[in-house]
This record gives sequence, C-alpha cells and structure tokens, in this order.
Amino acid sequence: MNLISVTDIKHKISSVGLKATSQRIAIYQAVMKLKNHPTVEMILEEISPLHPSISVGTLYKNLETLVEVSLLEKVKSEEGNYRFEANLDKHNHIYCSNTKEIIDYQDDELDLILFEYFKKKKLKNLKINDIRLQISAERLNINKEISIQ
Amino acid sequence: MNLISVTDIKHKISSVGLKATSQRIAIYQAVMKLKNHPTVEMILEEISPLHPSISVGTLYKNLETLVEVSLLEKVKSEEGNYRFEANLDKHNHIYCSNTKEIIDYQDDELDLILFEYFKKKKLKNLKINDIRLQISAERLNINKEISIQ
DNA sequence: TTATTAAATAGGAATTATTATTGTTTAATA
DNA sequence: TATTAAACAATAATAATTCCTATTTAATAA
Ligand SMILES: [Mn+2]
Ligand SMILES: [Mn+2]
Ligand SMILES: [Zn+2]
Ligand SMILES: [Zn+2]
Repeated sequence: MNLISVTDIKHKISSVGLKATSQRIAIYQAVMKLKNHPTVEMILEEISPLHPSISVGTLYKNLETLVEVSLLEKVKSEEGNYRFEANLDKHNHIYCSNTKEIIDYQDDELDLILFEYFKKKKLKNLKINDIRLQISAERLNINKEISIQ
Repeated sequence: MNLISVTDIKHKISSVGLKATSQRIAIYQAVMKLKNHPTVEMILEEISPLHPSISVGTLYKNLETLVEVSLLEKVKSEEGNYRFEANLDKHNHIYCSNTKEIIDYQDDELDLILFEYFKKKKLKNLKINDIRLQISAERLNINKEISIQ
C-alpha cells in the first residue's frame, strides 16, 4: 500500500489532469507516508527537509486540489483543524482522546448491518449519502498497538 | 423542552457553581431556543437585539464554560467551525449538505445494535467511550420537513 | 443593607488556521 | 525549442477563536 514509485505517482496525478510538479508529488507522497491523518503542519514538517522552498500556500492549495480530484480525503479533527489521508476506501474513524490520533477502522460486516437497518426505515424528504461511525476511544497503553477483532 | 423559566435557568446555572449573570442566562437561553446547532455568529445575532453590549469574547468564554459544566455540547460542523446545542441526550447527527443544517437523530434501537455488535469484539489496548453516527444526507425539498421512521 | 471578594465582563489585541493575490516559474504540448 | 496554461513562492488578507486587563457584578456574610 505504501510502496508506490514516483513514476506511478506521476501517472496518478497526470491521469486526473493535473501537472505532476515536484511539489505536488512530494505533498502526495508525504500524506501517503504519514499515518494517523496528518495535519497541514505535520505534512509541512515531513516535506520541509527535502523541499525547503515549498510555501505554505502551495501546500494548502495542493491539498485542496488533491481532495477535489479524489486523490486525498479531508477529515475534521476533534481539535478543529483539518487532517488529510490517502486511504480512499470507505472506513470509520477512531478518535483517541489521549493521543489525538485518528485511527482507521474498516468493517464491511458492520457497514452491511447499517445498510440493512436503514433500508427498512421510511425516509421522508431525505436522501442519505453516507453513514460513518465516529468512535471516541482511548489507547490504554500509549506504547502498544491497538486492535479490534 | 423549550419552556423553561428564567428562574429555572438561574438555578441550573448556579447548581453547577457558576454565577447566574444576565449574559450567561441570555446565552444559554439562546442556544436552547435556536435549532439545528447554531454557530457562534447565529447565537450572537439571537442575543444582540436584547443584549447589545455582550461582547464576542464573553460569548465564546461562556459557551466554553457551559460546555465544561455539561450544560451545552459542542459539535464540529462540516464547514470547520464549532456549533452548539442544549440537547444532552445521546444522539446522532444528520448533516444536510445542501442546507448546512445539523439535525438530531435519536435511535435507541440502533444504539443497542451497535452496543451488542461491539460487545462481541475483542478490543486490544483500546477503551471505547462513545460511538456516534455521522449521517451525510440532503433534504430533497428544502421547504418540507424531514423524518426517519 | 452594606461591605467584601472572587468571578465575570467589555473591549480590544493577539493568535491560529486558512484563503486570496500577484508577479514569476515550470510542466506539458506541439 | 517555443508556447502557454497551470502552478509556484512570497506575502497580504480574512475568519475564527483565544488572550489580556481594567472595570463591573453576583454571591456571601457581617
Ligand atoms: Mn488513514
Ligand atoms: Mn439539537
Ligand atoms: Zn481515515
Ligand atoms: Zn445534536
């Protein structure tokens, strides 16, 4: 999932009609590399050493552009600022109150249960486009991995 | 639910150890009155005619304070700014993409289904505190009411 | 009822996150 | 290699929120 060559990234970017600039490639790569839905600041810190001249305006503009063409997704954090991710599959988010992480939680069985549940409901004047779970949780041991089986 | 006297509001506020100032009462009343999870701006517009001298700093400070003592709740909108509500019951939110409304959706049966579903799961190093549904939808006819039965 | 005092307020400055502007540079194409 | 629309760096502007401080007020008790 993470092992994608620069050539592939270039193709991905140009296939949606965008110029494959070095800045855009670096930004897209950074979001793919960083876990837990990085903030703009975290993305800037990731790209700065190799690309110190990328301006914050360019970073914001590119993140917005990449979201528009569906190469990235934008997520609102509990704290109020935006965070980004390259995982485009339908999934839910676990918000860790102690670590401020946002962890992906994909569960097709659960999605089906919800789909069936709302299929039975009578919706008046309303079209549901998407249903996501927002799970507020905390990591018990900050140094250990979490899992849901 | 909306018919609560000023005396009752005063009691509610002082019972959590806060001074029942005219500003605080007005702000709490305004959030109780306004539907669809008002923004700070909408709350200001509501209180301004009767209390033109309430400063924006006081408004922010009071909203924060009332959230801290659990008389109000803070909700983040899709647009990025915070919105407030006096409904403290556990409930889900329907985000209307066309009207930008946030509509409450309470469903005890669904809560139970989710509770049972996650009870079966093995959680490693994770404590779930709360699960909410975030429903993205659109009102088909903006002038008519919506409902889910 | 009045005095005391900690809490709260008004008004405005400061900060933070994000967006807009503009002259210059560059990737794509022919 | 020349052309050109798109993208860029730098920076100004905006919006939302938080912070600061001198002044006012609600609560309490003499
Ligand atoms: Mn992710
Ligand atoms: Mn509500
Ligand atoms: Zn995610
Ligand atoms: Zn609500």
